Amino acid sequence: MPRAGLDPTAVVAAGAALADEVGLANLTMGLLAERVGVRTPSLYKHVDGQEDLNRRIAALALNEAADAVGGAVRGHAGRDALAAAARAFRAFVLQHPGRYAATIGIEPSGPDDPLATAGRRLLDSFTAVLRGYEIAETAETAEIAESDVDHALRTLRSLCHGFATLQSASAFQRSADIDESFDWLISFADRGLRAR
Amino acid sequence: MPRAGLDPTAVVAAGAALADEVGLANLTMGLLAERVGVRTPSLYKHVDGQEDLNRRIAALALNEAADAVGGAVRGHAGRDALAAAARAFRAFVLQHPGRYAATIGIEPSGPDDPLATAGRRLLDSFTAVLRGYEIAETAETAEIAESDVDHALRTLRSLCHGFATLQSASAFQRSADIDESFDWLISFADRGLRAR
DNA sequence: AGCTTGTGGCTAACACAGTTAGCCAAGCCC
DNA sequence: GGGCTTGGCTAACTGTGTTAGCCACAAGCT
Repeated sequence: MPRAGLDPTAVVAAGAALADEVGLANLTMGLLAERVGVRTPSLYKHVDGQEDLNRRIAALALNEAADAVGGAVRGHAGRDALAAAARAFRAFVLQHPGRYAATIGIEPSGPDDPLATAGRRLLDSFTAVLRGYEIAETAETAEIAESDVDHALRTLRSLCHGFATLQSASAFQRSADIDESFDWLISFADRGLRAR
Repeated sequence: MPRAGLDPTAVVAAGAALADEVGLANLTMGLLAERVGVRTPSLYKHVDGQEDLNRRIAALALNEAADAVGGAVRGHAGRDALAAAARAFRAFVLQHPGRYAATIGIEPSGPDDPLATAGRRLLDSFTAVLRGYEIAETAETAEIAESDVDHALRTLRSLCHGFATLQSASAFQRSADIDESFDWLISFADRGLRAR
């Protein structure tokens, strides 16, 4: 038996890719083993089990999403930044529905959990958007708006997460064009953040 | 063996209650059987299997949510209606996380699927909210705003679904008070729907 | 080179959830 | 009361996750 040259990173990457292809619910240890060219029990040499695999896929997804959103926002401000962030986020979820689904419903075990770190990175990317709306703290307005930032972040996140999740689950039955709806959503959010 | 007097409705109701208690992921046929006082295979006399059970729980949840939201909106308009609908929806999801989770990621098989009917009822409850914002069609403005209603509905739904789902998954790590965040969200949505 | 050792594969086996088959009694209808 | 439908049961099978324990490969030391 020649060695397959696996390591945790490779297994998690393959798992994430497979989840995107077949859906997270259909990601089975056996299927993943077959994909990486190994028998099922061998996976346990690299990963602690399905739950651990799931958490690692989720951390990968959050980091990738943070990269995508952060990169899209860079160099933009105000409504442009908002639109870029929202579009990048939605694109990521639609392109990687499986790994994004892995992020739903799991809690970081503590502040040092890679999951928590990745989540903070993604939130930071969205915080950058809020700077253009004079909600996020700048040097002089720090103490005034502090909790407003949290509220706005949660709202923005709910909006993006909800839309992307629902679309990825094909939950929009009506006839109207989905891209148009998303443009409408961006304008809606822009109005909501601006008029205060 | 005395008969347990079960029927599909009772099984589904027990399943929904159990899902709320232990989480949808931990709702097992064996656990449900134990709960209703019967051996596992007997459940199959009332329900077609786990997928069927899931769909029925989802239909129940959507109908209950539609009742809750519809009832809350009645007699209100504008921002009041929006706040009432959003609060009723969130309260429902938080009180019934398991059955609401059953609604995620499943598609109605056709327009006559009880699931589709229930989904339409819930959307109708939200459509009533939009009437107060002059987006939803009234007699005279029918053709103008038609697709705007769809966009607004999807946006509103994404917002509510996202927030409730994230909170129910304890995904909000930051310190700020969650009820305050939800109030902020309602004001945000009100601004977004009003300023056009 | 040969020996040692850790690691990453493997097979075998088990636990447990979902499901099906097939039996049998409870209760309804005449 | 006798038959039929129905809803329970046991037994058995499948598929998935997981653990135990073995063994070969490859790297490193002497």
